[in-house]
Amino acid sequence: MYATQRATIKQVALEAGVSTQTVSRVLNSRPDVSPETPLRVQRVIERLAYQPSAVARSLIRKRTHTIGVVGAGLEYFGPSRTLAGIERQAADLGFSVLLTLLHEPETDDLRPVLSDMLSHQVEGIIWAAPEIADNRSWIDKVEQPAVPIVFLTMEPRSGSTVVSIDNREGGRLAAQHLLAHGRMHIALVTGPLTWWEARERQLGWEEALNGAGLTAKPRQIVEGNWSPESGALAFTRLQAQFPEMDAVFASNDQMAQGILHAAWKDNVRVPQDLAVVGFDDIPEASYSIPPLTTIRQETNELGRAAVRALGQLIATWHEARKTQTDPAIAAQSVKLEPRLVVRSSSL
Amino acid sequence: MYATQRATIKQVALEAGVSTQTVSRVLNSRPDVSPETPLRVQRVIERLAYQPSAVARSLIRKRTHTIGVVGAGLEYFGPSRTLAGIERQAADLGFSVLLTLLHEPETDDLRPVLSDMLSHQVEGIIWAAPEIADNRSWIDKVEQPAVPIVFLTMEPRSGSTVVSIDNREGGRLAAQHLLAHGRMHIALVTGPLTWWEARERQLGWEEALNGAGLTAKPRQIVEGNWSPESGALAFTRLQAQFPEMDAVFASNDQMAQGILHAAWKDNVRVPQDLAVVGFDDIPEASYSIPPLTTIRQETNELGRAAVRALGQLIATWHEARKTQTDPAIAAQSVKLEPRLVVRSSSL
DNA sequence: GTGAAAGCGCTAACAC
DNA sequence: GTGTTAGCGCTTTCAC
Repeated sequence: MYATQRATIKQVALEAGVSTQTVSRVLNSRPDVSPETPLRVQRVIERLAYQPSAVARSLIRKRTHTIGVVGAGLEYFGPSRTLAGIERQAADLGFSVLLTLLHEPETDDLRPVLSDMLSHQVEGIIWAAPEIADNRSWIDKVEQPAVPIVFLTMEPRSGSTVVSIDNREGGRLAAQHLLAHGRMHIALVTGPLTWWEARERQLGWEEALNGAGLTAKPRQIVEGNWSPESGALAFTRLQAQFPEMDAVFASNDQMAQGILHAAWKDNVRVPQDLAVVGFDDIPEASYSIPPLTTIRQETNELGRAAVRALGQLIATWHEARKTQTDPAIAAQSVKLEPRLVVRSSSL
Repeated sequence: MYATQRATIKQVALEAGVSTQTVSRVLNSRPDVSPETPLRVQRVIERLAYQPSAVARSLIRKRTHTIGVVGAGLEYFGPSRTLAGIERQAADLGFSVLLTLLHEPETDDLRPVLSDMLSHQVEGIIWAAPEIADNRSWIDKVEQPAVPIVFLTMEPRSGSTVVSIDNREGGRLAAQHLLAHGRMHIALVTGPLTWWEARERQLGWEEALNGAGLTAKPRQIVEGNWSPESGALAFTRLQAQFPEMDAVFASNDQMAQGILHAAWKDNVRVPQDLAVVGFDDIPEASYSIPPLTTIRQETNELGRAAVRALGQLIATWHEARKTQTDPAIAAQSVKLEPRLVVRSSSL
């Protein structure tokens, strides 16, 4: 049922009546082969269904053309899109992707993840798991990372390349929009505050309130966990502890959906009684009831940008190795701007 | 900034004053080393931050402990969850995952994808891209796959291992539920009919109708593309061409959401005027307005089951290689059962 | 234009 | 217990 043995370059050489050398030249389409040789060799290659081994090749060339990707939260729309963007840009740049997912980002031990990638000789790493609690701090401690790492959606720090969207600006946009439409009592449903992104969005929201001469009181904030369910719960709690509420900014669209749902059940009219703004712009957002105003982030592009940055780092890195110079790589961080998308849930 | 050169086993041996052999023994915790040797070697290993190269190891052991995963549609909830399940089970079984995504499943050339994976010496492949048009047929044609392949969510065929959920049963469940609640004019919004899954769900729906003595007329069927938008459009078309409609089964939850939205805009009451059933049970389904009755599929488990099956195939495969016997591998297909989840959109 | 020899980093099979 | 030799599949000198 299955091919029992893979053909090697030796067998091809043997059957084609040339040296392995020549086969190698043909494989790499080197110029210095006589015109007929390639044809003969190619025929044998096809007959044997020969595939050069990337493993053997990497060993000698010291390049695997593979990047490691550490992801998490594939149950959410954003991270999934980001991964798709990563994979795509990687493919465009000729890199394969070795994927590892953190299933319990809060507690998973990160050391084995990293060393596993390194043992596979990845040329660089995209760290696309959310920054939770201080699960990153130890990475910062790791002396001399053996390969370039690009962090996604994390707090920029000197010395590391971070690609993220401007979450704080996103929070600001949401709150400013609500303020501009006359809402004075704007609640906030945050994501888990162990997440850096959630904290940033909160800060943006606060800044906007302060900018309008308002102060954010604790009772107008409820912490959710990104799920629609937590949004619904948050709504109920807010009604009790912040009854004057006339608007709410949810840190993601799924929680916003939970809020819309809970409001509907309570006969609270959106947007008349309550304006709602989300974050992400998931495909369902335009088809919620009513359509959801939200902060759109280009998660796909986020992934692509990260891989582009990593590609650069890897290139510099290899050049340095060639010229024996120290890879003085400038860590530059990229920040993408989110965008307000106005729909009827806030008007 | 970065470590300039990776340490090799040779350097470790040199600095520890032993042979590379002994280092190798320590690395693999072989029994035949004197008690003190490991300690000395370990110290050097740590000092040099030495990491054995999985590449060199694979070359000689002829095992990469890597599986290839071909995925697609990460913008949808199901495929993302499936991928998460795959990765997790793979990790549990000690396999790394080499990921490739099909971004245009309809047109992408599959050959390079496959040969790229093979050149990386993956030990098996999970084909988790939806069966579209006949993009699979050529795989069937590939003479002697070099490694075991497990297909996800595809039409079972003799000779290949397929893991899928029973889509037809899902369609049946949806329609039977609606019939049981007295709906007589049940419309269908399918997914793209180039997808096998979409066709199966349609067949189940038809079977249920026939079972109730009804016949499915073309005008009660509209083809969507999985997006909420297409669901909304389908609703409009159905109102025109199938005005007696009192229920609709949408082939996924996102389209169902689009239908709910369009109905709401048209003042069509759900469920009084129109019962709606979706497929998937995405997290938002319980928080749509009204909460959505749907067919739940365990996509995460689907991925895990696929990897378990692949793990078996790989094991058999290696045993056969050892004993020089022909790997007479029984291709067994697995089918998971979907489940009806009743919420208020259909009551 | 082509082949022979050497070696990438590691381990399997033998010696000692 | 430990070292030596050989070789995984390929590419890179460097002869010819």
